[in-house]
Amino acid sequence: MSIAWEDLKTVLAVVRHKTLSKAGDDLGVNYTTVARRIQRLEAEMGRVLFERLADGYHANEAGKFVADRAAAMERTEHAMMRALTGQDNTLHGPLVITAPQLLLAEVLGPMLDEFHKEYPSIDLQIRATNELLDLDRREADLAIRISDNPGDDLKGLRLTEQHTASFATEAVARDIQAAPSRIVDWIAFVAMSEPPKAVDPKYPNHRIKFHFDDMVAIQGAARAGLGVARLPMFLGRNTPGLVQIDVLPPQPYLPIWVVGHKDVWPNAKVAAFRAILVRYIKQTKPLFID
Amino acid sequence: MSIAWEDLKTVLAVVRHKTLSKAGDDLGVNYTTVARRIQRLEAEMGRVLFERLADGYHANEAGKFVADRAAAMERTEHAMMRALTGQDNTLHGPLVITAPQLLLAEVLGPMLDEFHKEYPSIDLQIRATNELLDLDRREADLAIRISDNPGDDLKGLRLTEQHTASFATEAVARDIQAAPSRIVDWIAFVAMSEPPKAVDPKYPNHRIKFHFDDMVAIQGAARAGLGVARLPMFLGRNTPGLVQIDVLPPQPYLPIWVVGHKDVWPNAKVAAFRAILVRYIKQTKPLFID
DNA sequence: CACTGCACATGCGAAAATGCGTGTTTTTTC
DNA sequence: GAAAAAACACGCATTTTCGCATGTGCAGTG
Repeated sequence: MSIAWEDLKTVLAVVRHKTLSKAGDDLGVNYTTVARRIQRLEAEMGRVLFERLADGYHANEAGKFVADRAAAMERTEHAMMRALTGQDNTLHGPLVITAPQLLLAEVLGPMLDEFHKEYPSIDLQIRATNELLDLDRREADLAIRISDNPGDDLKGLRLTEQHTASFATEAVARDIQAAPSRIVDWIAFVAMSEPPKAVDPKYPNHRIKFHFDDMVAIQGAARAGLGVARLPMFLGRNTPGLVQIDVLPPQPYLPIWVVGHKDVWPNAKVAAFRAILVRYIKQTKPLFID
Repeated sequence: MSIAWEDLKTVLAVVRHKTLSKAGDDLGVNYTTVARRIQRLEAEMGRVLFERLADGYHANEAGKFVADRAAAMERTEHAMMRALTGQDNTLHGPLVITAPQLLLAEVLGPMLDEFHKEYPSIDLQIRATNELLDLDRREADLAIRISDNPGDDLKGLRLTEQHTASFATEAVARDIQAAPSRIVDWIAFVAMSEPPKAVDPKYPNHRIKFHFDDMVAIQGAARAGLGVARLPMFLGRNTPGLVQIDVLPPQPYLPIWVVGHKDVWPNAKVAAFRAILVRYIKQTKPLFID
């Protein structure tokens, strides 16, 4: 008579991921389990929800409808969990934060240490990724982001402004400065399709030698002497073997924010982390701006 | 990390029913299972939801909040199931209807037979009860009710007006008519606190001899010659051993409706049942009104 | 045209969830 | 005030669910 809610969740996962296997990964169960749950639900409803095709399960109209309503239920679940998290005023247990890999690697280490000293019974889980985790879905409680604005249901604090500049090995820098009219080779992020416009006019000739999709790789390439890289201040100055070069004068870049969902924002652990983070960034401000 | 939706359903059941055992009955599982699910969810959330007391599980603030959100999820589920039911245009499978016991017993038998002849592969489930089943929660697809109006999200058709009148055994009727000024003994429904006001003035003296909370019992008492009963026309006229008596002239009474949830209303099986029901009641109208 | 990768179905053994019995405590009833 | 009823905790046996291994079909690739 009544249906198992796990099965609704399962339909949602299959519709999202298109295949049983990926849905199973998402749900943390074997894909056979996913198949069985779908089967069971279809029997329970007396109605087929998916077409079984070679490339996966395709939801029909009814399947899409069920998934849509399951998504509504999931939103309710997430809102509930966020509200409970927000009310939590204990200073122990898990706290999940996320930040860009490089910011964590180059800057935040001491701050994390400080946090752990002050709150040793908070189990801090750090998700170092450049992907934007979904704070609505509680993939993290707090995110440190390099971006313009926090977003819809999010609250945020602007931690600091940020500059970028050009960096290279000492040898490369010397060569360039010795012959300013020679072509300057750039190591660029994929988003950068041509050399920066704000370059110092005394270096008139530029070309992009490599495009990378990963900032760590750019950092590595610069250290290997492959050319000049435009890097955030905190990264270039902190990288041993690189020196700042005046090809590109310091440029304003996206500021650094700490953002969280408004529901989760009041949480005591979140507030504690925020306080230490803000204090720490204030101290280290020279790292970020020229 | 993520929580099991079955556990949310379980919290809702415990909050509704107050005890593990009753919640278990509702969910169709043993109460120990309920206890374990609650335990698991509390561990998962890192937060206590219930106070364990001798007289049951009492939800704290968090527990009530979780139950409230689970109720929201349940409403989504029910709306989904209703919508799917409404879209179903097949003429086989289950169809659940409900009607007052006596209406089924005294009037609807032939109609049900007719329906089964016409649609033999519809599995008609009949819930004969005087309680108002919750059509929002799909306790029935269609309800035949004796009442004024269908209700909020419900659609309905008025099948017929209805009259009540007074009935008694032939012997009782004879005695009363032989001596109109003697006290007339009534067998009354609990809701009727005093004899009807509309009685024929030629019978000036009345008293209520018994109060019953059940119409079948009233019918029985009248047949046993205990006094005069006010009964719906269809009931009094159909009861062997009872005759109509002019103590109370036929009175307008609540009409008979067939109602269903607006989402479920378009369902083919529901429509088929409705059509036969309307036709049948039209034919048998003289049964209901004077 | 064989080869590799991906997706799914099926069957069997393992793991997890569930049910049942026993014992304890509290409340209700006579 | 004792007996009965209701509610829950705990431990063991069973049922159900689940994961893994194997086999088939299809699409893309060299």
